[in-house]
Amino acid sequence: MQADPRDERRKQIMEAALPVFAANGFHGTSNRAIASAAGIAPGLIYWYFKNKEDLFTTILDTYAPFSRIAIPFATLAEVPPQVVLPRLVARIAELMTDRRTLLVMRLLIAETITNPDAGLRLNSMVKSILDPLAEYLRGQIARGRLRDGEALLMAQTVISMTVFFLIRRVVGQDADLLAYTIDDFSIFLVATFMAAYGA
Amino acid sequence: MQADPRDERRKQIMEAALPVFAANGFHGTSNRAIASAAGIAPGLIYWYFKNKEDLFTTILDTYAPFSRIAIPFATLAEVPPQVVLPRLVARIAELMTDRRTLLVMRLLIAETITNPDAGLRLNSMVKSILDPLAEYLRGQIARGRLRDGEALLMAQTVISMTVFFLIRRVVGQDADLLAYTIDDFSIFLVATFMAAYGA
Amino acid sequence: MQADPRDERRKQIMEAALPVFAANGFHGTSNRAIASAAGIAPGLIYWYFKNKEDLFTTILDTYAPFSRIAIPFATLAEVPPQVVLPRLVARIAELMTDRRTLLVMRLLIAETITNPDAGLRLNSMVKSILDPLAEYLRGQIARGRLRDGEALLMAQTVISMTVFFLIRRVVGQDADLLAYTIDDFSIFLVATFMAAYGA
Amino acid sequence: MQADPRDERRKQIMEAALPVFAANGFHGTSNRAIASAAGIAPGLIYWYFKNKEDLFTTILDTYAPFSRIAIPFATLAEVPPQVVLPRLVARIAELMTDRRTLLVMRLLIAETITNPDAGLRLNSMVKSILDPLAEYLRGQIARGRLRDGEALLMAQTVISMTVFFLIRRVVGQDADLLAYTIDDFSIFLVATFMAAYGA
DNA sequence: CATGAATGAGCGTTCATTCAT
DNA sequence: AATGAATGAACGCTCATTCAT
Repeated sequence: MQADPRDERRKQIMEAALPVFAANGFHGTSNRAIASAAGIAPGLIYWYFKNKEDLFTTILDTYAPFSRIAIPFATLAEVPPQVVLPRLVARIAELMTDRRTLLVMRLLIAETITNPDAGLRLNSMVKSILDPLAEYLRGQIARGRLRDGEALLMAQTVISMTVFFLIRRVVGQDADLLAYTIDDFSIFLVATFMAAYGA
Repeated sequence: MQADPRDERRKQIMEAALPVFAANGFHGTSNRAIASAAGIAPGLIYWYFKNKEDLFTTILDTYAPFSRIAIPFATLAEVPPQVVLPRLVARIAELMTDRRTLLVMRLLIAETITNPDAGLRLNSMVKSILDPLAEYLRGQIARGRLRDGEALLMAQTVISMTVFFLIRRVVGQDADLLAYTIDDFSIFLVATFMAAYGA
Repeated sequence: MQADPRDERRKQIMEAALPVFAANGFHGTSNRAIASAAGIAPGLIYWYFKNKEDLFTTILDTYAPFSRIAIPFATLAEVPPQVVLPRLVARIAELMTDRRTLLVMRLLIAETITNPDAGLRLNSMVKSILDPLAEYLRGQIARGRLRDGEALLMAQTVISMTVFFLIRRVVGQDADLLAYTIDDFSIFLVATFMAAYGA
Repeated sequence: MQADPRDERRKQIMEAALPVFAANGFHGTSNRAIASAAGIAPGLIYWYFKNKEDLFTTILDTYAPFSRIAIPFATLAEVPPQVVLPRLVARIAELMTDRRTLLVMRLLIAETITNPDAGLRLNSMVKSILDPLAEYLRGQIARGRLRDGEALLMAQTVISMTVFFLIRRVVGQDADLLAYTIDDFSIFLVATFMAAYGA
């Protein structure tokens, strides 16, 4: 039950570094800034991480919501989209209000410009929702609940609408969108989806 | 009618600096690299710009594709969505394959992380397409071509699907999406849209 | 008769540190490297030595091959140079192929540059062979085996030739000199010496 | 006639750096120390040299007395050793009283321990005297002025005696050797050499 | 005694910025 | 206007040294 003190320190540094990286990017963040945010001496970072990049990628690996996004689509094969989609929206909304997830996503998006690795991570993050969802939709088509069509593009419709809405409403606090709750949006999404792709 | 030589030089520096900034980010770009790209001595930058940051924000202010995205929706009130939407997709695709626009957008997105100002700029860019489109859709509803509904969310459906597709296909060169052409997507979008919101 | 455990540890550290210092120099050797070579924690060095420099100079003081080079010339007064000189060459060669002696000599020579003290040490080391040898040669002159002359310069002839040969052959592994064995050289030295200075 | 100002600065830095390197070795010398010795800002070193190592090797290349040691043995084929050897001694003595030559040699000797490159330089320096001298001696053997024998070892006899004497007398200021002038030594060397190897 | 985490000064190097020319 | 040498602060990182345990 006792936490490994070495892991404690690593975590402390990573949690202090994440917002600094997110605010200034990788190159814009100095080790001294990280150390000061973590309340430690700069040299100590190197006791726990090989170098600045190791700290950075470890943060991404640890906090990037890759697998955590996944909905257990496999167990939902019999559940209709009218139930699954709101659950997916709720799950993504939940993740996008998590401070750390949001910071990592910001970071990934910003770093994509300079760092091909970040781009790959971002894309694989997107795929990790998109592909299982498309697979689920193919199952629904087979079950006759949806019209035959391009499941990948259907999945993209769902994800793009959801992410776009959440970014503008939750993250951007856009005035026009604050008129809609996440439930409002969920209902709108299901209506759009079923009208467009329902059997 | 004679171009101010001072402005000529400023433009020369900005155009040379833009791709360098876009490739390496603000922190990753040195004045020496900019000067070398512009074919001038590093010191000269300071004759035309207060400092590196001034050069950077001036570039964003100058090249951000605010209004250029706009479609003349006012003159299209009688044209049905089946015609207008593909035109919109084509216009956005055109912008997103324009080298300079893409570079500035990359920078804007990356800067959004660091600089709240850039976030506002980006949102106002999105609004400058979204609002006229929503207005057009309200007109179509009034004309009985679309079912009654939340025009702003309908507009978001269009824009989010389009931008998401283009980012993943054109910018990200995602392997799965290279199977679809922009025309394929246009057809899919219109079908989705009309089935979902058509009268 | 029991070895002081404190001295045991000191010796352990010094013996581990010597080859590391010899391979990388004082500045090129980190305490971490020494500790790791000695199989102890870095902090422990400071329990046995004031600091890195103290450890270094203690090593030099302890292992410098001052007196060990000495040949018992006093007992050889009746033995002719033809016998004594090869024995001297062999002794010096033996020392210069002893790993630890060589390491210390390397360090001493290198330190001579930085530290005037080391220069004195080195000179006194040279004198400790040169002076007894000159004294022996004076005896040989008195015995009529050698022509009258400057015994000190004669002694220097012997030592300089020997050391120069051994450094270039044994230490430097110079290709040209690998053609000659130490015995070859010994014969050459005696021939040169006796032809030059023999009665 | 006008000196290139760029070369002036390079020379200034190199001349300031040489004694600092010679006193502390490569690793023991900081760029700040060099800059301060040269009276410039640390960053400026990098305007004139790629990095610290480039500065270091450029100094060695520039000041190492490789070719400058060479005596024109080719033109001296007819001149007997009795004349040539004193000239050689004088030349080496001259070099070894040159401040810069001495510093470079110190540096090379000290660096040899850590830096194989320095060892190679040192050896090639030695060879650049030894080999032409051996060649000259072979010529003298052919001319019947010297007995047949190992020319390389004869040459080593000359060089080792000379260098050993000069280091102890001129560099080390050894008390015993101050009794002898360089001319004294020259006479002793010629006598030794001709008695040992003369025809 | 012994450990190894922690410190902070200092390293080689880069780079935004200034300034004499 | 324009150059490019020069500055010096700051960077990522290493390491001698200290110290709580």
